[in-house]
Amino acid sequence: MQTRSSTILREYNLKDTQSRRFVLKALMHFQKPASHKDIHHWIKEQDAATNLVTVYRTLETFERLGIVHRHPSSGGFILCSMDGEEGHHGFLRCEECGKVEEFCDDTLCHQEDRIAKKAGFAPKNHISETVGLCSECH
Amino acid sequence: MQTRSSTILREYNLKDTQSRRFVLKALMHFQKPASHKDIHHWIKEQDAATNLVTVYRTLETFERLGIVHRHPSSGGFILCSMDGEEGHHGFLRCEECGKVEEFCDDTLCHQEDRIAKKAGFAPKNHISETVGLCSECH
DNA sequence: TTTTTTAATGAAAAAAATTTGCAATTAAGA
DNA sequence: TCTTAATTGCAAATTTTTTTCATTAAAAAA
Repeated sequence: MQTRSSTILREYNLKDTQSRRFVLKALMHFQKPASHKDIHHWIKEQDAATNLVTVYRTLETFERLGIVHRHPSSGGFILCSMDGEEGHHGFLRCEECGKVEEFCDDTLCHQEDRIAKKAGFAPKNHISETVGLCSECH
Repeated sequence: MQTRSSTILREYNLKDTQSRRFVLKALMHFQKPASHKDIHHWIKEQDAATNLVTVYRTLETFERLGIVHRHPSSGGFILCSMDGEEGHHGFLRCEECGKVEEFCDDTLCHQEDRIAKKAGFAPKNHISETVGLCSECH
């Protein structure tokens, strides 16, 4: 049987190792930006041993391939939920529980292009974050 | 005579010290996000001595007061060019020369609120960044 | 202007985060 | 199963950030 983690790894032509599966599981578990340390701790709690250095290297690889994103304001990692990695990345972050959702919105994208052009910029891609309270927290 | 740096410091009721003036000058000089180290180096080059620790402390103070912002993708500091610190912060970044301009756009702000609400979020404030090429670089 | 008070700074050291080198291990394909 | 190349762990080096405390400098009072 294939875990979701293995499927992702295969999809990106990465060796299907325990460490990588656990990093992915950690990211699925935290639904909010997680640091190297967060992820390392969580893996330990699952009674699996993975070196912190490996977590660093794994996240570096994942980031390079676009499997994870760094969340702009916290610097933490989140599992990328979008298909195309170019274009617009939007984040909604709950300041109460920390949860982060990703979204994609064309209108917003065009709006931002328009603003950029007005300022003489040739826009390529966008990142935006809205901070507030999620449905469960207000 | 009052330098621009002194004016800013007075405006925020901060002691007008050489270190703080130099940190502000450095930020005015770099028109792009600068790290603690960048700023410390630049000050040294001006033949002024300021401890790196002081740069850390100064930037911490400035950030808390909203005099500087951390640029979302690079983590560097830029001098805040907006009046109100709440609401929307938009950045335009040139991927060629690194220059960052800040902007504020109400339509974009509303747009982002709309998206947040659709997802059940109560929005508070926004940050957005558009990466591309500035007028001089394309 | 001089004195007093309080905040800011520098220097050294500690703590935390990140990177590197290399030997041992493990996954994937022959 | 065997071979190969990539991945991992471990130790140590580097780099970044924070802390402590004595000294200095700015602002306000006298």
